Amino acid sequence: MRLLGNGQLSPDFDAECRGTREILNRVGDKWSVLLVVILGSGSQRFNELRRALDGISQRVLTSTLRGLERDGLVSRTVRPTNPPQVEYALTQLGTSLLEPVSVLATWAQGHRADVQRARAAYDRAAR
Amino acid sequence: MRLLGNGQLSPDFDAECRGTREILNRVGDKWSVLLVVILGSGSQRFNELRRALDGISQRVLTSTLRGLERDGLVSRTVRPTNPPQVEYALTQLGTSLLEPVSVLATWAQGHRADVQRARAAYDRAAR
DNA sequence: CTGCATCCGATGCGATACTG
DNA sequence: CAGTATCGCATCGGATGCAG
Repeated sequence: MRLLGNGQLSPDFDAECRGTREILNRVGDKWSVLLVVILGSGSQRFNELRRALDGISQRVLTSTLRGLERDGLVSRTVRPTNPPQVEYALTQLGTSLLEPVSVLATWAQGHRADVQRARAAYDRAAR
Repeated sequence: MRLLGNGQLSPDFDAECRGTREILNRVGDKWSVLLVVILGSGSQRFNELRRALDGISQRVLTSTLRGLERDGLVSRTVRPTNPPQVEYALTQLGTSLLEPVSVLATWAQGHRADVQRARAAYDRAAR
């Protein structure tokens, strides 16, 4: 995280950011992180995930899984049975994401009260 | 991060998540994290930030700052000069966010190549 | 300089219906 | 069971114009 002394961004910091952005987009979307966490406890099939997430639409679960798969975070293996069974699991890369995410989650849980208080104060003052 | 053995979410894990979600939303939006990082190197005024971010519209910069301020991550101090000067700075809470974020950023930079390779492979196979 | 108001296109997510 | 197709709505972010 290099910044120039004057607070401007250095040229290649900007380039790094574009890559980092993509990760933050994943982290920021509604279900990806939760999905990674759940898969962290073991591989699961499509409808197991659907039930575990409780509230996700099946269309979004599909596209979220596709996104994670495309990024190499989740693997998808089809077993040619009837009816078909599809197992989703974290890849090694996906597993390695578990730690940074949990650092952030820990921060969030540890400061949730602070944030809520700040919001309440802000909203009170705002009127 | 508690999961039941069967891979279901425990009841209050779900509750924690809603709080965590709000943080992840911040992290996920296009400019908040970058803004926090930049302010990490010292307080700055509105148009300094505008230039440092280079590409952000002023409408979005305003609303992003408001969001961060509301969450207690950033402080806003107006100096009654003419023309007005407004200084933005990280609060203590905002500063404490710097570390979890940099853990994630480090991961992102360290695995950017992996992700890009995975995407390329996926897209090649997809057709 | 530091905003707010307005418009507008792009994207995200949910609901529903249908399929191999 | 594990999807695809279609829709509609809400939110986000950019552009522009105006104001204290």
